[in-house]
This record gives sequence, C-alpha cells and structure tokens, in this order.
Amino acid sequence: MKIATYNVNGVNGRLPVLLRWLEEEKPDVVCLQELKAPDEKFPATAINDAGYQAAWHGQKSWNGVAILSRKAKIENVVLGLPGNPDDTHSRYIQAVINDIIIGCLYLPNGNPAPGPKYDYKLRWFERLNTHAQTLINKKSPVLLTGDFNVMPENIDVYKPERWVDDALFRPETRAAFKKLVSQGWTDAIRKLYPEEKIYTFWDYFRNAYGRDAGLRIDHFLLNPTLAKRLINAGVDKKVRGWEKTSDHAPVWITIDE
DNA sequence: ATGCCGTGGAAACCACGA
Repeated sequence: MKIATYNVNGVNGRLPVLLRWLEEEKPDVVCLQELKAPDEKFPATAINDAGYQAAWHGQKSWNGVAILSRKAKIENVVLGLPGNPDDTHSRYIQAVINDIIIGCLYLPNGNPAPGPKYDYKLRWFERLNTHAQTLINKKSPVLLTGDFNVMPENIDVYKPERWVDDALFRPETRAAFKKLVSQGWTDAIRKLYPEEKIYTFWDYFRNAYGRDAGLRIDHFLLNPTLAKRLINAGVDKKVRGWEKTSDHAPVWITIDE
C-alpha cells in the first residue's frame, strides 16, 4: 500500500500536475496540503474521475487539506486539529482508511520570527503534540503526515547556516519536532535513509531545483504499530521539474498490507 | 543576501508562502 503526501500549492492551479502524477504513480492514499480553495471549489469531480474518493477541509485563498483514496473507503473523517475552537485555519484533516488512522496536516510556516506568526506556529505545534499523544499508543496503526514546515536536522537543509534564524529551523521549532517524535513516532524517511540528503521542497527562486538547494519539510511519522509494517519511502522528485508545478514534490511510503 | 517566483482574490496591487 502506497501512501503519499503532497503540498500542491493551489489544488486548482495545479490540477493538471496532480492528475498526471496520480495517473503515473497511482498512490493508494494521498494527503494534500495548501489547497488554496474554499470547500465549494475543491475539484471533486476531476478527482473522482481520476479514480479517487476524497474528503477535504478547504478555506478561501489559503491553507486547506484533503485526503484521497483510490480503493478503500474513507471513514471517520475529522476536520480541524482539536484544542482551539477559535482557530479558523484549515490545517488538519484526519480519517481512517484500511483501518489506519491518518492525520494530514499543514503546520504553520511561522515567518517572520520572532513575531505573532511564529507564536501561532509554536502554539499550533503544542496542540499537535497534545493530539499526537492521544494517538501514539493506539493498538491500531496511526500515521501523521504532511507539510510540517520543519527541517529536523542539519542534513535536511542545503545550507543550514543560512536558516538558523528562520521559523522552519529555529531551535524552538526543531525542539518541538523532536519532542513530538520522542513520544515514540518513527520518521519514515530517516529510519530508512539515516545518512542521505533527501529534500521535499525547492524554492521557485534562484534555480533552487536545478542547484538542488532544497529542504526536507514534508514528513511521515508512524506509530509503533504502523512502523513495523514500513517497507520503503521516497520522493517523486521528477514532479518538481514539471511545468506549472508546486514548489514541493510528492513524498511517499509503502507499507505491508 | 535577497520573496528574485507563484498563487488566489480583489482590484490594476496585496497577502502569503519557506
């Protein structure tokens, strides 16, 4: 079973790229972030025609997350991250597919830091960690995936010294991620490829993709039950080279069924 | 060293992204 995460950076602007990738790679489950579309403008028909059911949590202009499934039913959908009813951002959707609890998240960027946006990021992170703590010890398999907007270690940044003051790499941000993982989650990419330079995002500027000046910010965290079933993981890097593409590439894992 | 590009929405620019 192949499960992917993909920050599409505008689901409608990116629809041809998304549909081409779905057709070529046929992931079983896809977690999407940055839909940048309200619920009524989610391209449900095109996605259904491509062979996928979908559940989504949209918002006008920004944010927005969705879960797609090719074969198995999408069940027990939860919209929004618990813990703050006043949070209006659509950044979390959770569902059960093939008895796997899947949390699809788009963690706040947080720049400029310090400042109110960074405060929001850290508060959101705390809420995520609280919610994750309720999921980690479930007997059933659990997956948290999406755009975490965190590079966990130096190896995850093409030039770490340039990013030390950035909201994605500041010590408090990395500490929050480390705290989350230390609940007992397995970072699938790092578990399988502990030493390799693996990026999931390349800036549109300065020929970042051509220079491979990338960041690893899209992650898969598996609870112990699911971690036992992990087979492989990777990045569909070629998609980043397509016309009219997102600045993120799709990332995927395969798990034993 | 830097939003230099890209998106959506409203308005002919702005907010936002990482």
